[in-house]
Amino acid sequence: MVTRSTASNSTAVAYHHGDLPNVLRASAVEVVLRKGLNGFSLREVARRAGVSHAAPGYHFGDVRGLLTAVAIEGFNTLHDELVASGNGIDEPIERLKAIGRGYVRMAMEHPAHCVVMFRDDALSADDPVLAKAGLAAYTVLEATVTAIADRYNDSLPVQDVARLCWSTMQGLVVLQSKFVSLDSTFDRIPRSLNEHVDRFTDLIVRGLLQ
Amino acid sequence: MVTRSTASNSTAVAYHHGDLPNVLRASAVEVVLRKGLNGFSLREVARRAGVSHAAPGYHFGDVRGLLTAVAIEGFNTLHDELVASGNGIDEPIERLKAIGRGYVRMAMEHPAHCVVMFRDDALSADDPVLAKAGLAAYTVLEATVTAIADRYNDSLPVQDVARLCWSTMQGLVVLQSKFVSLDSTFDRIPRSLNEHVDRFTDLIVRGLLQ
DNA sequence: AGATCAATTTTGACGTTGTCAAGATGTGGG
DNA sequence: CCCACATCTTGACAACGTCAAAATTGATCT
Repeated sequence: MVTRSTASNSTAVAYHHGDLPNVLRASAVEVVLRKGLNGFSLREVARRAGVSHAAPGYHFGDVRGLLTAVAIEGFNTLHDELVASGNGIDEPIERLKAIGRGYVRMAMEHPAHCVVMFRDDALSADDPVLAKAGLAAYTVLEATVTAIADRYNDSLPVQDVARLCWSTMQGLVVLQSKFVSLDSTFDRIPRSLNEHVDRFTDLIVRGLLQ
Repeated sequence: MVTRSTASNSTAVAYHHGDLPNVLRASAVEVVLRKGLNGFSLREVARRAGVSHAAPGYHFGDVRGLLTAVAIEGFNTLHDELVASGNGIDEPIERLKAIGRGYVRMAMEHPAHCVVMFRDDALSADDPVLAKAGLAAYTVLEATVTAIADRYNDSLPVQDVARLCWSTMQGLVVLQSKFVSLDSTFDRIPRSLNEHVDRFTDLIVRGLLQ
């Protein structure tokens, strides 16, 4: 069901270019990574992909279209990362923690995607594929919380908890830079994303069992 | 010669007009509100303020400078809002909840500011005034958590909890739109920001007392 | 008062961007 | 072989950010 199209076509060089869309998406990620979402430009993407300045427009319509494609890719890999992180861990609370770490791992390994994914006003927010991809990722989290409720606490408000976790992780990713600068102004050793995630999940989990 | 003769204002509004910086900042907020941070442009700000296209550059250097000024203003009003929300509430957990509600109230009343405040890559992130303003707001939160620790639980990791709260609220503000669309795809009544905040703080507070 | 001077604001220019229309180019099917 | 179509390029346009050089203003000094 997953349409992860890895461009493993061994056809080497530019006939009509094989799969420019994928190349362009990769270039886009590259550009976001190097210049931030501010310095991002379609023409730079085209340049880096070695095609003309209007090529991206043909495949993705406009800049929102391209970024939306990147965001979708991001949600898909997030989904996969979350599933992989939780796999094989039966005890649901431990699984929740693992999922949290998976979230940050995703944020660290694909920072460009993450920046794009939650930049609502840079995306075509009404894209149904995008919505579906986001929902799929969220569902992994909700399922885990449901498992916690089933095993430990029937009265657990599953949706609230799932949303709390998501919000927390999302806020963490956004605020991490502020936390770092905060630590450094007080001459403290800045905490890593992973440390934060572990502490946060511990704190949240504390309340779930009563 | 001056094409801008729309003047005809008898109102002594003028050429050297006193506090252009403030007017420009207000215009900037206005523009972010109407067009989003994507449609934002210095020239539009200048137009709306009725001055030439280069006027903002003189006062704020570049676009980052102007947005940074907006962010600082945002953090200041956030600070005030948080202080005002917590004032007069002695019981520290109740105060924490009130502060949470203050945060979202800020987000609802000044959405443009909030968008800007956390758009790190659109700001001059190293601006010391910005850092100080952010710190001041954060300190209000930390102080409240400290009060909780003092009264109920010495072993509470104050910084972690404060950061958890901040991250959660921040994530909530960012994700609220996703939550709404999630609810509506499942034909549920969407929850308001305030509802979310109350539920989240309840869940967090649960864990703090042990 | 009149002249001077720094702070402010405007004007004009340059290079870059997103997007569109029209043209070119390659691919595959009859 | 040739045609139709998908793909890509070219060229154009308006809008943008930023800089330097003017122009304008308000204040200060004599």
